Amino acid sequence: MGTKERRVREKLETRDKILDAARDLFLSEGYEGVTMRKVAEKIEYSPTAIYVHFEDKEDLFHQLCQEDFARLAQVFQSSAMPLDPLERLRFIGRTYVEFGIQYPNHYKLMFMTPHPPAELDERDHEILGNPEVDAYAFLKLTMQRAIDAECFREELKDAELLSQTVWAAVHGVISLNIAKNTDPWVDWRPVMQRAELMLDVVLRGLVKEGK
Amino acid sequence: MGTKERRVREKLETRDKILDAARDLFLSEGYEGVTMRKVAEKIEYSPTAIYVHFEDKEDLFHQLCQEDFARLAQVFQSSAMPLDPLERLRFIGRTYVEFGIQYPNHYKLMFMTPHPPAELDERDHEILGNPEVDAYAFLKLTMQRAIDAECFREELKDAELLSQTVWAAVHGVISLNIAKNTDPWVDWRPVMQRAELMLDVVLRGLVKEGK
DNA sequence: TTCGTAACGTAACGTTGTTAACTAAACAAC
DNA sequence: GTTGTTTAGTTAACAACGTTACGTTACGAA
Repeated sequence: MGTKERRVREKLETRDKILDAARDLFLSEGYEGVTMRKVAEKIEYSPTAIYVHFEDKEDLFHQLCQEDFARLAQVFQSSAMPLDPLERLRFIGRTYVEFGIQYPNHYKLMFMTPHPPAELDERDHEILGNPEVDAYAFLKLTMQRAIDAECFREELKDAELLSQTVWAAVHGVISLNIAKNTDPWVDWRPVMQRAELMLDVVLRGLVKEGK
Repeated sequence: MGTKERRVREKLETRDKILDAARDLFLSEGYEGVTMRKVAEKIEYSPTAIYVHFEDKEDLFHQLCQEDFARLAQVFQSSAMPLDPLERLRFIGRTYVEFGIQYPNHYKLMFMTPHPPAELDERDHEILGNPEVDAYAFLKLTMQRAIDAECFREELKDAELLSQTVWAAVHGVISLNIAKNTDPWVDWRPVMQRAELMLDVVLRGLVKEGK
């Protein structure tokens, strides 16, 4: 009968309520600022009810990250994506920076908060390396195409290394902006100007001379 | 009499013992992993004794940061600092990355954790903009020299903007390493390899063609 | 000798993540 | 319809945390 399925569905609904409440709190309070009791209070459950659905606080955090990663990867499935590999890299970088600026709290949660190495479960293996849902895989694929099209200098053949470097470049702009944009020590230039220069400089530094 | 000075000296010695014990623990355990009780136990004092010397845990950590960042600025006053502006920029970047790898917890607190806008007091104004103690000012000065020596393309004249971009580039390598280096999602290349490529690419992207 | 100061200890408070033990309701089997 | 089983959720509690109130003890000044 459908009773079993209804039970499963009801449990998932509760799980989602927890996730939604937790996201709100994590985004506004940060990882350390969130307590299991606050999450529970927000959905009017007892604190321990959360442990029926999640192993512990870290697990809850990890599940949230998964969802937000997927949302980022979706942005790359845009029809505006250029065909030329170099312009495609620039577009990826720009889109990524815009994502980080538009959702600074999501970004902080995903890429600026160290957390213990998460175990990869079977669900993860469906995502991992799939460019349609894994943003890093998409970058790497585009990078490989650029390498194959001989856009770059001869010694630059490692798509993994190049991807990590381009990622680090744009990540540097975003994360420095999030952590330090109100710091009076530095006379900051507008963040998009910094981002555009970064992409320009890095891509120039990668390509063959005269190309 | 010298008794007063002896008392002050003895207090400073205790303070240093706390700082030394705390540094060891912070580096091996990370900020959250360190407890006041562990620090106290290491120097065979009661946990509350620490509060005679420091306001709270964050104050203790912050004092440590001060010391180690002063050390960073000192490294830039090294005799090993190259004369050539471009090589000097590379050296600054490399030194900065090495620092971030050696003191990940300090780095995390200072550059990866959004702070409420810090008030500038009088002591800060002695540091601000002084290249001998302000690492960013030193970078900017070096950048201006490189601009004056016409190392870069003609349209790149804003030392502030260029400094922020170079800083963001190395910061990206360090902070991504700190936040995500144990993440099994990415097949990371060695961090120093990523740093060297980053510096290479960024400097190439800045300089005049054929130079 | 008395008094004040200041470094340090003891005990405790409120909060945290988490667990053990229980409750209550729904379902399956007879 | 009475069982037994499963399970989402609760209550109470634990150990560990940062921190504070308050007591103690040593010592220089008067």
